[in-house]
Amino acid sequence: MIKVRFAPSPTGYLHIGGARTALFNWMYARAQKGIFVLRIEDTDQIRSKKEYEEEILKSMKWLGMDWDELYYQSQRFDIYREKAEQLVKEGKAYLDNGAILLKTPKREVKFTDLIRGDICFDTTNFVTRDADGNAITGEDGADVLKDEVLMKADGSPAYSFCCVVDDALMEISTVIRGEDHISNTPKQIIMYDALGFKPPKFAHLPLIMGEEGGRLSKRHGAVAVSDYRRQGFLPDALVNYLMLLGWSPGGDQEIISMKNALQKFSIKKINKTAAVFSLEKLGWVNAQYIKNKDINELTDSILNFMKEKEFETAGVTKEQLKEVVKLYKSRMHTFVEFFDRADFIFKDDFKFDDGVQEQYLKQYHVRESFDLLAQKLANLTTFDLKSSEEAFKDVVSKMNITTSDLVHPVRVALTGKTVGPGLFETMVVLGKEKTVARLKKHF
RNA sequence: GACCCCAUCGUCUAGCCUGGUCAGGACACAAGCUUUUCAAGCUUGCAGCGCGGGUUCAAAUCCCGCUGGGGUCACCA
Repeated sequence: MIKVRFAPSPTGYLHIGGARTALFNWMYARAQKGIFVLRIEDTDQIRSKKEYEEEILKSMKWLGMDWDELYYQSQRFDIYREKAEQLVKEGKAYLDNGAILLKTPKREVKFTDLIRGDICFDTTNFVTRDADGNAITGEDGADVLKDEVLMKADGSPAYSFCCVVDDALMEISTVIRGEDHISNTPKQIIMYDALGFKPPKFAHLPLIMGEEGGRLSKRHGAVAVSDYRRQGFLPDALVNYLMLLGWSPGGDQEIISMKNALQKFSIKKINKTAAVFSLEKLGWVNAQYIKNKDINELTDSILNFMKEKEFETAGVTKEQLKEVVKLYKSRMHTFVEFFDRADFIFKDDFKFDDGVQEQYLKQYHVRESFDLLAQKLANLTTFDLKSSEEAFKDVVSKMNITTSDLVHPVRVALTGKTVGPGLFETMVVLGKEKTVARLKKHF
């Protein structure tokens, strides 16, 4: 039976890298009909915050990951202490200034990584140090492993040790974690040996890096899953993009449903190479999901998003919003971008882009043609695509100007922008009253 | 610095295990079609096996070295 775990520390929000680690664990469990454990590593009483823990659970759920078991290390301190004391009794560990340290043997530690193959650490260069930290034996700087802290002087257990005890007791079959833990692995294997446990299988995922190199971090921009939620990314899209970082379903497929991905997922196919996180490509993936999403579901998602962000809806109904969304479905990468581009729908005091008023609304024919158009539109009994276009064409021929001459100024007057969906669609969605009112402001 | 990991277009990748297809796809970029603008869509283009040695009839693929990148070296997790 496959059993995996994701073990975040609630000392910060769930970030992109952690989310991908969680995702691969979760996918492996679900694909293999195994068990997915969520373990909160809150041993650092000072830095751990309830707020972070809640955010992590919330982000996990938002991304669509559920868990079969949930543990908190802060509730298991007795277990770690008992195990540590057992090692002292057996002479495998010793007390030092109130802490318990493990005697690390000088030997070679080998393990087989499911992604990378055999990895070997040689601890024979082990260095013993005196109280001042000076090397007594071995060459300074050459120590691979030193005696590891099991229990700290303050009585709390150390990370590596909890991790080993828990993974063993919880019978985790496969530890899937970031590559940054490779060098933790030999000392943990030594702990398994000391405790008399059989080590699990290990799979070390490649790291996710920022555009300028180095591990992805805040300086590269948004890293918290919740940031992406707030920017209006769809969870399915984020998950799809994340799984593409270091894994490929093979062939030419990139947009893939979870159901399909689960069928194709295997640890063997995970890459060894670190991948650079590309916001641009994530945006494209998100746009694909938005474009392909059912209009009603998409409208609901956006409505939900508005509620969460406490956006001013300006009395726009769901049906009206749906019509707006239709126009922008293929024109947005994120929901935030949608509200940016369609702001003129939600408020009358929308901003004009720089210089567009001077460029388009000062043209010689604008006063007269706007006046004429406003009158014609106001007189329409049915205000739809066809009737508004007819009225528009009428004005164009009466004024002896081109369609283009009038389209652009009108769009600017209505939306404040030179770009956007078709003009007549825009007018219809905006409604007769507002369309006419906005034209009137300019003559 | 020591130890460990990694190396295909600018980026994500397929191909590597089981040597022999013009090294395939996607993002981005450029051009064109479409068009009232912008997107979307379609077509086309640009661009890559880090370097040097081997092994072999044949190397992106196997081996070694170099270089480069990354990670770890806490009584943080």
